[in-house]
Amino acid sequence: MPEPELTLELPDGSELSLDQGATGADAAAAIGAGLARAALAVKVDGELRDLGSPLRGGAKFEVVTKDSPEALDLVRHDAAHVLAEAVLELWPKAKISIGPPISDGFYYDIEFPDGEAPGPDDLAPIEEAMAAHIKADEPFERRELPAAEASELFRAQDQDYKVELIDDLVSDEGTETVSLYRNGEFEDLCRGPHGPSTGRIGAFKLTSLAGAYWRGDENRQMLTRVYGTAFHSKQDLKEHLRRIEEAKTRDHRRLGPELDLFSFREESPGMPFWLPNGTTLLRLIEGEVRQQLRSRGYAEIKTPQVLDEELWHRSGHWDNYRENMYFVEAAERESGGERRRFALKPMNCPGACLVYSSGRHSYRELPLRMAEFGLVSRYEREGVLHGLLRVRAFTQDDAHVYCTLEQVTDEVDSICEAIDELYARFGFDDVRVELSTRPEKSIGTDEEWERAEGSLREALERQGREFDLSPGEGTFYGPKIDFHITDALGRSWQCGTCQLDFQMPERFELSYTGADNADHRPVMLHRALLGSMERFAGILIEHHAGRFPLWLAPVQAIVLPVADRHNDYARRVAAELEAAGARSRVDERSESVGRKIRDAELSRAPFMLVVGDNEEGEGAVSVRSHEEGDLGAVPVAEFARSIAERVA
RNA sequence: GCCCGCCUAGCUCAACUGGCAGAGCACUUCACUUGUAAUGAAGAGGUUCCCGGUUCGAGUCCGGGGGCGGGCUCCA
Repeated sequence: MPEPELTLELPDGSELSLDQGATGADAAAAIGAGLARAALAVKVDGELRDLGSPLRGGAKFEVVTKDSPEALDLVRHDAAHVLAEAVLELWPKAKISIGPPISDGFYYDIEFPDGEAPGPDDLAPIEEAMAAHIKADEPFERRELPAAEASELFRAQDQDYKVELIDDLVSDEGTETVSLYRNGEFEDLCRGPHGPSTGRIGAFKLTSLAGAYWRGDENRQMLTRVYGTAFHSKQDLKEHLRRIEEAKTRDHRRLGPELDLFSFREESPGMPFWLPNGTTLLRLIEGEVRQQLRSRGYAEIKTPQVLDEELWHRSGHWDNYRENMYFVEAAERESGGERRRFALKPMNCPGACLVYSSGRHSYRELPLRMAEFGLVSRYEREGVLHGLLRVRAFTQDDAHVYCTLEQVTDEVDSICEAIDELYARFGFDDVRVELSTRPEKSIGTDEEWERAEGSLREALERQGREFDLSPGEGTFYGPKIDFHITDALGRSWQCGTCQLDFQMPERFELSYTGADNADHRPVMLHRALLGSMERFAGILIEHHAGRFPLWLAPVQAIVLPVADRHNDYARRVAAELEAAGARSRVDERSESVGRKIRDAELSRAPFMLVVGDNEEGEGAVSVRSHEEGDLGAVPVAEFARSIAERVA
């Protein structure tokens, strides 16, 4: 009688028969010795498992090697365990909490004894201890324990966070047994899976330290988070570190001052000062948005910066947004004897509603579209500010559309189209769309929210767009559609937004006269195409690494006189370029040509125009391109024309 | 707000354990008049982020404040 067998289905569709009780490692060995050596884990019916886990018949089976997409997370999770192992060796009294793999590395949150928290210099000794455990090639060994027993085990070691984790698993999920993984002397509570041994961690590095609240709750203990990253090979790690360096050289906070675009000052944290070059960039971006406004029937308005506090009570911002608002008071008492209190607008919508309600409206005017480049001020907690990407004052390319519920779908269509066109103009082609629904803190009835969410969803579905759903991420006054772009480094940024609002028209008692000569309530769409103009500028700076395409470059051409006697001619060239619509300036310093070229290159101007005796004699410029180097002499008029053509 | 680190000339950074605050770049002046990535010389430039303390003496040590940077669930 043959032994009973179990049969697995392999990725190529073939079948593999094994003895009962075979493990993942056995299966890998049966396929091939090389594969067995390369195996890190296995996938059974799509679920990642240890090599040592027993198999069941009929399952889809796959061996995970370092070429598998899941392998990196596995190795990083292994590295997190080794990190905890090393830390406990160096700080036996440390308490460990959780240590997951993350998108480009791993971390472990640890409570160090009072006064013993590591500084940046302490990372090297931890790395050394980790390297020793990796060299020792300690196998990962799994065992399962009843939850109560595991809880007792960790309690005996004073590992309070592990005890809390187990107790929560029992009470929240009814867990009865938990798994533990051991490597060397160290044993951690862990769901797994893990690779076969620590020696399979190809290359790792600890990258930084940070504070992190236990379970992300700011009322709880602050732990020390040790960040690291791990790869299969030293080359991969090196490449990763190189990419981080590359991102640093593109950092807009560094390029901004370097290219004279903007600067930050202590006198106004989180609020940028825009220099002439940066202001030019903002105007160019604004020009693109205005084109969308013109072609899509938007009128432009401008509303005040400072509005009576009462308005914000009416709008609901007082109850829902107060902690993010700035309040101001006049120096003098007004005639009533009171100092009137005002708020700096954190959003443009209440002002826009006042514009709407300052006249009567007919159904024939709808949809009524009003845009505003509105400067909004929002108090952001210190510590979250980040260059242009997280600020306390910024300009929204905002607009509000007043229409009927039936018109919403068409309006959303038009907004999506505008976003596609605008983003494409800036070179962003893949747009990710996200629909966010009712958050906990919100105003309005269930029925209104249902209708609002329904009509946005309908618009997206009608366009046949793919979108992600973010439950509970809507604004307090309505659901929204967000638009995300991906930059040259593969990072995703939320820019555009389209929000449906039944509340504001209600609160401001907005109305229009219908065909039936009765008053009706319009619905309101809030939308921004780029979101924050300044933030978008920051994204563009990093996307292009400061080397803007010709049409966006604040200075498109720098004219470089060879000697002082050519300055007059250089100025005439610049004037001719300006007349043709090109932005240029002249470097009139008494410096060598080499020097002027170097400085012009560093400023990343797309073109440098060298003018000396030869050029002046022929009415020409010698063109040097930032991208292509020396291009030779051309007549000034011809160069001016070619710039105009390339920008159009 | 909280954890860790940082703050010295406009910028980038020096100044051993507490002992006269420095360099390069930028700036100003002068000379050079330059042909595709840094011409030379001289000069000027400081409350060492702010307030307080320790000390004969503080950029340095201690306390408080400000600003900047990395972070603050991608859940065993």
